[in-house]
Formats: sequence, C-alpha cells, structure tokens
Amino acid sequence: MDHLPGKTIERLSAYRRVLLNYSTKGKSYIFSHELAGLLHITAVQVRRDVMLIGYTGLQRKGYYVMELIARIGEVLDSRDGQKVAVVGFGYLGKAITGYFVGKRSKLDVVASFDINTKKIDTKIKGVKCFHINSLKTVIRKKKITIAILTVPTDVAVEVTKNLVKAGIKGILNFTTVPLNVPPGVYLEEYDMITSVEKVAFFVKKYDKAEK
Amino acid sequence: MDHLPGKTIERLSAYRRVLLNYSTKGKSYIFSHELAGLLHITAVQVRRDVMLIGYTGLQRKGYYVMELIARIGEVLDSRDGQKVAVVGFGYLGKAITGYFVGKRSKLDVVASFDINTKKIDTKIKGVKCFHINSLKTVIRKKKITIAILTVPTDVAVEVTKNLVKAGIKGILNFTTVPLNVPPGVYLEEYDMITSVEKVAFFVKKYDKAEK
DNA sequence: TAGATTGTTAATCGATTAACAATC
DNA sequence: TAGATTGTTAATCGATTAACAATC
Repeated sequence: MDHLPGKTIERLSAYRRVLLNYSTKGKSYIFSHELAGLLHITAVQVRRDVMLIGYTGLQRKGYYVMELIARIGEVLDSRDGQKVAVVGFGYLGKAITGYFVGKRSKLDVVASFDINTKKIDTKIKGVKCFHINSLKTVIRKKKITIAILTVPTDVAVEVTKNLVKAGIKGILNFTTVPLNVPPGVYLEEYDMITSVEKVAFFVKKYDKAEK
Repeated sequence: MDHLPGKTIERLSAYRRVLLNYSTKGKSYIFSHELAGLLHITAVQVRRDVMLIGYTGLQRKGYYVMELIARIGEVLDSRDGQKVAVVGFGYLGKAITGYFVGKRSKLDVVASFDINTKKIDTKIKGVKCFHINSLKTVIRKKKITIAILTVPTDVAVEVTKNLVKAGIKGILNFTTVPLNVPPGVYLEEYDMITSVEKVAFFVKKYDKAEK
C-alpha cells in the first residue's frame, strides 16, 4: 500500500466517482464485477486495486459502498483538505470552477485569477476572481497548494514561474505549453487536442478496417 | 507501423504540438533529445516512436521538423479531414470550441448543440450553435463523425444514445457519467476531477515524504 | 578521425490478467 | 452443499529503457 501506481490512483478516483453516484440509488453493496462493468475494466483489476489499499469486501455481498468510499478517501484525500486556485478565468476556468465546487469535500476551490480587470470580484459558485497581480499574496494568505492553469499560451510560462515562487505544490496544466517546474512541485498536463486526435485516429482506423 | 499503441498515438500528437511551435522559431532541425526534453520524456522513446511511424532523421542534424510534422500528419489525420461537433454549449463547450478552431487543419469543429434556445444561432469563432433537437439532421447533413460531450450529467446517457443513432463514430466524454457505446464507436473519457485528485495525492505524498 | 547522433534489437520494468485457494 | 465471490500469487503482456552497431 506504500507505493500505489499512478494508474491505480486514477482508478481509485474513478471508483469513488462511480460509487458516490451508485450510493444515491439506495444500494449498499457492490460486486467487483459491477463496479468494473461501469468503468469498462475487469473485475480482477478492481479487486487488485482494492487489495492494494487494504480494504476487504464480503465474499458473497461484495464491497460495502460507504466503507469503500471512505477508504478511498483516506488514501486520496489529505486530512485537512487542500485549497485549489483556478488561474485564468476564461471559459475553461469558469467551466472547471463550476464543475468542481462542492464535488469533493477535501478539495476546495477558493480563488480564481485573471488579468482582465472587468472580471475582478466576479464570482462563479461563490469563488471570487482576483487580479493576477495579487497571485502571491492570495495564494499565501489562503494557503493554496494546487493551481489549475487555464491561461492563454503566451503567458503560461511566466505565470507558472510566479506560481512556483508563491509556493504552489502542484499544477494541473491545461495549456498547450510544455512547462518546467522545480523538484518538489508536481506537474500534471492535459491537452484536449491530443484526446480529440486520439479519437480521430481510432475512428479512422475502424473506418479503414471496415472496408 | 501497423499497430501503433495508444500511448504512441498520444505522444505523436504531443510531438506535433511541440514541433509546430518549434518551427515558428525558425529552426529547421531538432534532435531527439531536444524534443524529448520539451516533453519530459527520454530521447530513446522519441526515436522509437519516430521509428514506428517509419520516419528517418539525419544522423548529425536530427529530424527535419517540417517533414516529421508531415509524417505525423499522415499517421494521425484522415486524408479528407473529420468533422467535429461540440455537444453542450456551456462554459466547457465554448472553451473547447474557442481552443480548437483553426488549430488542426484536418479536424474541423463545424457545429455545436445546446438545449437552451437563447444560445441557438450564437457563435464562437464562427461555429454556430444548433438546438439539440436537430442533432441527427445536422450531424448527417454535415457528415460529422466525432462528438465532444460537455452536457450536464443528467442528460449525458440520453444524448449519447442520440449521437450513436445519428451515426457518430467517436465520442470524447467530458461528463462524469460512465457511458456505453456499441462496438464500432470509439469512446474516450476524461474526468478533470481525477486529474486534480491525482495532483492532490502526489502533493500530499511529497509533503509527507519531506517530514 | 573522434564524437555525437540515429535506428533497432534485446533486456528490463511495470501493469494487467489468469489461475486458484479460501470462504460465505 | 454448490455456486459465486473475494483475495492474492504467478504468469503474461505491453511498454519503456539499455545497449550498441551504424554512420555522419
């Protein structure tokens, strides 16, 4: 349980998402093959991941949903929670903020930032927008550890430098710019275009295979 | 070159993104270790991927950037291009549309859809919004093969059914709802919350390791 | 030439899956 | 009990990396 692979972490997050939804349907237990089916993976993989986090199900009833959710929370979440900032308050920043607020009790979006003065002090789901110039102050004051980067490409590198200076510990980069961060700062990158291109590639491939 | 792994496809997309940017800087050649450095991967991996798509560099100059971009295009793109629809024209749908238009010549966002009548006929970067009721008609008329799904969770399953009925061949699902599609339709899922939770997990882990 | 680089096979590593004992 | 399910090791599979020949 000490060295959980990144892939397992991603699946644990997916399990929790599905389980939270499943629990609202009044079901208390779930079999490994049911959970697997919902996510298009195998039951063995579910059982192995569950084993890795040291949770044990009941042999004829499956997993007790609330307990498994709680156990996943112990693994993924920090005890005191973590504060998140959305940097860049355009459509994407607003989408993420709206999407995120209230979804996970231990992850709190507490601020957003933009350079456009018209956006300052506007709110989405109670999250206020600050001017990018006050990045450092606000991050320190609010003890923000995670930044979600949705700024235009031309300022991505500069803003990243400032985030690091301000003491940010993790960055989720949605820009198309490859970033560099010092050791001790965790960087995760996601490029939508890559996802769409992957879909396009496999569509093309299927199409060819049919002919 | 016949069976390119999904991971290689993702990297090819990333290579092209980086190379397109690199080429605007007036540089004609790039070494495998330079390309690797920009993406935080190894030079061997770059060379192996390039080998897999049958491109050959020059031993002391590296890869000819324009040629490599072209070769990646031959692998990833369809000859005649593919049409894309953004389904759900909220913040996320608008963000993706704005982000995407004009970025890849072979992938064309040609329509968006929403249920809110106020949004109908509005445009982002020339992409017009249609009512979700005309999904089938527009998809068929415009020969759209790929859908990017950004609708609210409660309608995701229903809209997906309609997309499949309309003849969509690939779906990129940004909702948190696990979807089912019939064989022959390619499904790619992305959940932002999972990405943020992964960042949070590793931040927590680093933090603990420091103590 | 020497040094640096590519291309490619073989070895390693890590992740998934198969197999099966345990047990409800 | 029989059947179904979990937990876990061992085997397999796939992806990455090491090693090195070729060559500019």
